[in-house]
Amino acid sequence: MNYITLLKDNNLKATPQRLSIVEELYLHGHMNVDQLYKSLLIKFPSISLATIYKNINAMLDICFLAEVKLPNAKSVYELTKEEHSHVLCSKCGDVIDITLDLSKLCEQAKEKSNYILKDSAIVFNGICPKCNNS
Amino acid sequence: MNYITLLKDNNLKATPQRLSIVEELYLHGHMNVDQLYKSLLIKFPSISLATIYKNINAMLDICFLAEVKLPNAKSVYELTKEEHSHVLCSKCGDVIDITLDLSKLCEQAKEKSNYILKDSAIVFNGICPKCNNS
DNA sequence: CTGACTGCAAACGTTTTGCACGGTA
DNA sequence: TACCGTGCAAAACGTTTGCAGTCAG
Repeated sequence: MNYITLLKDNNLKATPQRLSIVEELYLHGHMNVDQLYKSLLIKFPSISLATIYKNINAMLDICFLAEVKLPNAKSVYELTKEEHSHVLCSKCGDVIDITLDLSKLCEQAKEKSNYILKDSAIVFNGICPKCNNS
Repeated sequence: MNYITLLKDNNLKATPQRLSIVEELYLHGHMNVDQLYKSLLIKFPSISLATIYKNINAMLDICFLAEVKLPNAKSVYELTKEEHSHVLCSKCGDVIDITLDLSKLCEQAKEKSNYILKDSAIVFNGICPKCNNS
């Protein structure tokens, strides 16, 4: 796995617990603290919540992970990738990534705000196809 | 003030403390819990944080207020108004409203996600003109 | 072998709750 | 007058910290 080198370059050791967090996020895309904790408990019955928090924070610090703040829901974490937006299902809580063309939007925002814009956080709220069919 | 009727219609009494919260938000636009607490302490030296929380939650419940979750900052609250987006200054923490044309963006999001979209939360991050000049 | 990581327990900051009193309608 | 709201104190909750033992490099 390439991730190991990336971690080591940032003085983070590739412990089984840490790698499992990365793996879970790789498999599930977005997870909150509790979901991560419960998943890791299966492999590591004596893992502590503190370990989860320390690892998340360490990997946030080196921008290996990113936090996604959601309306009416706990923050979820994801592996850092190219810039993208999120869509949250307000029924089942599922979160997906979408890539949007933001050029026009940023232009508008720059004009109307007079701020020097760095980045944006965009979350859409709705109902996913699964929930809509049941 | 028109707000009083709006509150009463939702079985919320127009107490001085509650009205002060509304007034502060009206004047300042966006405030977090601590800022509200410190502001109200001037008028009500014995006000409790619990009162602030209870009032915010009561007014959130009736959608009289809205919460804005910000990256790397505490949530702020605002009086509910037409849909709009936010721009946060990562230096001074100031938050402003901007109205954007989201039609194109929503179309894209609908296509790419297959979700039934309800609304969106958009926060830009940058440096405000004031901070940029100093 | 050394420094970083884990897991536990305690500490911490934030938010919520229960209750008696006071104020709005 | 009836009920909602306030303020206080305590409780609950999520997150962080300190420490001793353990493990990765």
